[in-house]
Amino acid sequence: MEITTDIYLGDSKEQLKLLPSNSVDLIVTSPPYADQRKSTYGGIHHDKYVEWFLPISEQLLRVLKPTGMFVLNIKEKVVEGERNTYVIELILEMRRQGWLWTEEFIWHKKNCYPGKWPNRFRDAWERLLQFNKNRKFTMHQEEVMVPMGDWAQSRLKNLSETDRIRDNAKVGSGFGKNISNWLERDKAYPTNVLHLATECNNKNHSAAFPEELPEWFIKLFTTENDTVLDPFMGSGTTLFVANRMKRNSIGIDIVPEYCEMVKKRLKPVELFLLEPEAVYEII
Amino acid sequence: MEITTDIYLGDSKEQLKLLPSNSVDLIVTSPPYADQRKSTYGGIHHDKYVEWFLPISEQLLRVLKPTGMFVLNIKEKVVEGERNTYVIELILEMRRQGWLWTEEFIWHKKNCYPGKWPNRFRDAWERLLQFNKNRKFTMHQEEVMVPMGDWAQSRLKNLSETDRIRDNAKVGSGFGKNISNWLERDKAYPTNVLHLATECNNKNHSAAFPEELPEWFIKLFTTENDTVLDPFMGSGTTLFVANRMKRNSIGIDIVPEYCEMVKKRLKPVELFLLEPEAVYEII
DNA sequence: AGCTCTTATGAATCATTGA
DNA sequence: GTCAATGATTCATAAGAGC
Repeated sequence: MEITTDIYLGDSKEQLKLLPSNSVDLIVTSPPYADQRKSTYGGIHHDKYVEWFLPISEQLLRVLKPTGMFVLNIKEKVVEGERNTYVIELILEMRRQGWLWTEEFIWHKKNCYPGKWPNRFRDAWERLLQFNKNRKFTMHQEEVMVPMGDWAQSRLKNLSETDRIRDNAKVGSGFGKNISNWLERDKAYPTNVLHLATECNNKNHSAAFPEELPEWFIKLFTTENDTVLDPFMGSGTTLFVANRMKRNSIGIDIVPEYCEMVKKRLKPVELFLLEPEAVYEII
Repeated sequence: MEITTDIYLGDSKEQLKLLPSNSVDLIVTSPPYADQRKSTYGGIHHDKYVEWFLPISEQLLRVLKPTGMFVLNIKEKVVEGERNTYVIELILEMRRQGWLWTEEFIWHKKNCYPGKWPNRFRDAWERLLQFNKNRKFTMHQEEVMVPMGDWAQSRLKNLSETDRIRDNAKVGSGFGKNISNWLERDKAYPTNVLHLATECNNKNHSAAFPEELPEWFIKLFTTENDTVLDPFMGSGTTLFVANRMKRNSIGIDIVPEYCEMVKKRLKPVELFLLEPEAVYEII
């Protein structure tokens, strides 16, 4: 089956109206933060942020499949010495709109922005808000399992008598079966804290969105031939990752230069299929 | 100067009224979470949580000095497949009460509770909400600096010729000076993500509040002879740490057994002064 | 003392059973 | 029905035991 990549130039609020209802499996995006990236996006004042975002999230709710999900990467900025409340207000408003606030993942940034202030430490985390349309959705947890650490190796080597007995009693089957159960236990399920580096090498786009981030959620929440949407495409990280992972993708951006650049970079698609997969780290 | 430790038995909302206004430098507490600890605290329903907490935070605002701060350890539970919104509603309500929401630290729990569910990962973080009365407050950042880890060492070992030349050019001095500059760089300022284990060894109290948590904030926000308050004392971790660090402290708890236990354990105070300090980890 | 190995145990979440 | 109680699931730590 052919994998498609569609790029729309324009305002997300308007361009989203062109998409059919219930057609997208996963939305992953990092919208322009309040008062940030003024040169490219015009900058949304923090007092107007919720008001600005709600018409867009309304469209996102419409285009998303009932089993789909929406991952929103966002972090409130400091205004007059306080963390501003527009993000938590947005959560409350989106719930009124019909979204379910299923989970809040933490992106713990390995190499956060440097700096020093008299009454504030460096900000090393961002929110990854997971919203759903429906309580029922599918997670491919085994796709994002992480190495277990030292524990498993020593455990494996010294499989105790107690462990064998417990396992035997549970599955009620032969000994060999149990051993293989334990042997497969070299990986553990991750937690809701992601520990990833920020991307430093992307000079063309001001937002640092590492490939691992969309990759993790695409693995977790979609299968091949599903459709991934990023309504604030930027440099197109989400689209490239989706393409490499054989997911259809849709990107929207208001900046013509970004749309052109992504289109150009998408041409030699075949190359991406040969790239090694990213490695996740547990800490 | 004598260090005092006062323990009040009773409901925080009422007991706090006995304290004078503007008398506390730091409040650090971990209130009972919604629907938890029913056997000891009765359990507060998630729908009533904000309503229950606001009269207490009103008193806390009164007793806190203008330059003081309030660190609230809390995490919302899952209700019907969604993260419940009582915590973020509480933030909004406390701001209406007059609090400034200065920062949200993340406590990244090393050993989070195990378990597996079809559409949720293990919860490995909690909020540490910092509230202030005033924009002006003092942070003793150098008190909580952390060892730099491998980064500094490897940098040191592989100091390239370019680095040496550049360094020489910059400071305009001899080679030895530059090396010593690097050697002094063994500590770094922390970020707003704390990576601590949960306490497992406290048999008498169900809440896992590691000593490192209050210690970190006491170091950061107070000096000797300041006053620290924990309106939900529990097993008294905050008080013991404060005492060891020569801060006055006040604890309130509604459970008589906890008050008795803490009083008993506070008797041999001198012993605490000899204990080694906790070591923080940067990751 | 050091090292390895063993065991208990959580501020969790979900589905199911019982009142 | 609605609400409360129980069992199953699972992993990073620390304390304890053994050498």
